[in-house]
Amino acid sequence: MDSNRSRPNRQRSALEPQRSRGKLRVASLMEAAAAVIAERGFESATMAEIAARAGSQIGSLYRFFPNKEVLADALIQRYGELINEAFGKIEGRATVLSVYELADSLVDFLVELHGESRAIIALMEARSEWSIKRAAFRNAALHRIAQILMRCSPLLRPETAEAIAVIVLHNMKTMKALTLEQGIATSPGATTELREMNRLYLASKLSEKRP
Amino acid sequence: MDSNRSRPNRQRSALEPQRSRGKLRVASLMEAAAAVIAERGFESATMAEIAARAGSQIGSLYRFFPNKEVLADALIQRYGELINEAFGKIEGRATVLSVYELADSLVDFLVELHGESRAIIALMEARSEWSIKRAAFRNAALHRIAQILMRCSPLLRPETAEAIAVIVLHNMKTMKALTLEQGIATSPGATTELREMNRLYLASKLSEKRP
Amino acid sequence: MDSNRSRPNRQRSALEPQRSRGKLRVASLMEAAAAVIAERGFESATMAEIAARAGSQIGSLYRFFPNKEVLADALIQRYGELINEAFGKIEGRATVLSVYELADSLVDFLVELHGESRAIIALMEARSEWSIKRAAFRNAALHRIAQILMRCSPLLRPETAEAIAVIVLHNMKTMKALTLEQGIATSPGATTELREMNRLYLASKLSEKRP
Amino acid sequence: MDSNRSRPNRQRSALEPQRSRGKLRVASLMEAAAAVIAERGFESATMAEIAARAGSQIGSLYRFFPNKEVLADALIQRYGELINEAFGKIEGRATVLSVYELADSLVDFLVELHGESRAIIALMEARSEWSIKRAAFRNAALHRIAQILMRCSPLLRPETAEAIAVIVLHNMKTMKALTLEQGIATSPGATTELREMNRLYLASKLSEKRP
DNA sequence: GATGAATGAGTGTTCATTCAT
DNA sequence: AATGAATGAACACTCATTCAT
Repeated sequence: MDSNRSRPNRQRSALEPQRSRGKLRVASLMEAAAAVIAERGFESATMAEIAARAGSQIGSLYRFFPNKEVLADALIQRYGELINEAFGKIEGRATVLSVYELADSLVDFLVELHGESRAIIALMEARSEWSIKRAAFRNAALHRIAQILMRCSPLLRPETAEAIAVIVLHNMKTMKALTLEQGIATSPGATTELREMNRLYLASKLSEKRP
Repeated sequence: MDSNRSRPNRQRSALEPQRSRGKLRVASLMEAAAAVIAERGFESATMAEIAARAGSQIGSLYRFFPNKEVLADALIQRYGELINEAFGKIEGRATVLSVYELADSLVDFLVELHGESRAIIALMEARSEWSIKRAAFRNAALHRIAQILMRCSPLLRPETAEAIAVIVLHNMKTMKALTLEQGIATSPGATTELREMNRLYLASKLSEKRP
Repeated sequence: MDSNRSRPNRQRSALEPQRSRGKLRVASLMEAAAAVIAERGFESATMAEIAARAGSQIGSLYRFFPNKEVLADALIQRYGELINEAFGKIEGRATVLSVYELADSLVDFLVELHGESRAIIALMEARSEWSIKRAAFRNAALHRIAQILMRCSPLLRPETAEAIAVIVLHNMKTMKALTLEQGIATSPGATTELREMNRLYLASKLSEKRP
Repeated sequence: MDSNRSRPNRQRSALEPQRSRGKLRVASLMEAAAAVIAERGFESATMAEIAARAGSQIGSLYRFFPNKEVLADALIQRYGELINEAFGKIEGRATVLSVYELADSLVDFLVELHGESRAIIALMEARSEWSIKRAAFRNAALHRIAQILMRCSPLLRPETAEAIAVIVLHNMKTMKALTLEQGIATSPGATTELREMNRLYLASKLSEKRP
């Protein structure tokens, strides 16, 4: 069954707190949410644990985030902003980077974004029917990647760029997953291999179209 | 009634049905489980829904699978057997296939395996601490892939083969995911791109070492 | 939804209610628990019936007592406090009472303690492996009794006092049981007989050692 | 709730098996039942475990004992016969035993009856509303004890004898309980003390009335 | 606005009992 | 007669969400 166990409040947006007290609280709430979701996954994360880890009470949590879904959306949105910035930096340097450097920047992108990235992956893995925002997030990321690719290699057709972006995004996630489970099970050379594959691939797609 | 109510039955394996009636039921139960888990993910899949979808009663489900974990393990094991067979076929032809053909056989591997594959992916995505069997499954797949690679390119060092296998397995999963969400969101060229990346990568890793 | 569903909350102590509303509820919950357990025994008592009898919802019960075991422990602990007080009174008068009076005070001890005593006996009869608190309760009672005996008869060796205490405690429980089933089956003279046996026994153990 | 979970078969008596095969099976079933009930208590003992421990199938168990209650009754009845015999022996020697010897014979009675005695105690401790047979068993034991006492001390009034019997029966159970938990928690001198109390008591009740 | 108590449907699991083969 | 599969109500426990203070 899905998570809307009972009497869900369908009001869609997180309350904007007016005072800095409230802003602090919201920040610690979101941090806690990210941590708990990263540890347990979206479904297993409980609102009670999130509140407790933030040193708040369940009532406070619900004051700012009227339900779990909204909380997830807020997390995604915040992360989206971070990601946008980070993509912006890469995009700015797209023309001065070698193809290999660009490939590496992309594949290490999620890894270098510390903080809540694990939570976001957990969120994106959760059943995607749940939130349109999740799909939007994915599409935004895809677009940014495509744009970077096209800036690097202007002759690329947009549809091709999108298709490549899908692959690159997958590689990014794989790299993140690999570094998360590092030392546990995976052979240590895997990240090197992934980086190599990604370089090879992007080189073949971008170099030829480069001016 | 008694306090054992709360200790789940830790008996570790699924009951082998003794009668044809039971065998049929077990089959339909596993099919239903695969369907429900594929739809909702492991955690959201409820035992009640699985039983209902199999046209059984909850008690019947628990007769054969003493808990949800065992049910998941059984699914994984059965799928593991299918996969083993299929890997066997590829391995047999490893020396006669071109590198590109081999690369394509591998990326398309999961896609061509119909049946419960989606459920199995959902299962593997579920927190992996949960079951040793899950890790074992992954390792087995990794080994098979590494062996195929080494058969194709005998000079490959085993550790390198394992590292490549990790990447190839990820590509296989990505391909499966791509075909599952086909038409929903992803640009249609993505599968072509993935196939291309995989070819490029394996060609670079295998060709040079080929006798 | 998540697999944690089946692992019971192992948090070991009852929540202390913070508001007067909660305190009232906890009191009525414990009262109801005592009643239901007294009627049906620990295992047959259901959390649902306890909640219902307290006019609460199952969720409220679990808010304060995270599992059945903790509820039982809380009952035992509360009763333990009552018992401690009562033992204190007897101990204070141990030196001024005649042996017969002391003997009678002890056998009638549990009988005179009304309230949840029946539930507590049911609890103590439940498999004792279940809770260390249960064993601790028993040992505490034994110690108190032994101390009373030694105060009354200072030359008694501690080990002997402990051994006598075991017997006296059994007599106390027997008396309680006898009065509970009074009129149902037992011959009415039994309580008189028990009192007599207990007097005889304690007189023989204590008198000779009296200063 | 009580144990009649669903569609109980109210037919009251255990089927008498005609062939020795059947008798053997019934015997092993009862033995298994006694063992499991002794270990877990009546409520926690499951019909499935009983069948399994007897090397039978649940269906076989239900063939001979149409429900759990009947099984318990059969156990009690069989034990009643054993007890009757044993009481008979004591009764036969009542006039030649010293009072102390008689007291010891009685208090050690249950202890010396090995086998299922623990199961029977578990059964008798189970809520007594459940079976009239259980009350009957208790009354029979009480009667036998009273008779022994009266044979030993013929001037005893029957009502007094019954009242004493109640006490003696409790002592018997206490002794059994003490030996069962021996070494676990109880001070080792307790059994000696119990024996002494019982002697003292019976000596005072019987000696004076002896011819 | 913060707190924490209340709600109750839902979840995994058990087990006495029945019944078809 | 024996086997083992089927039934389903009951149980302990969880958690998103609401609400009174």
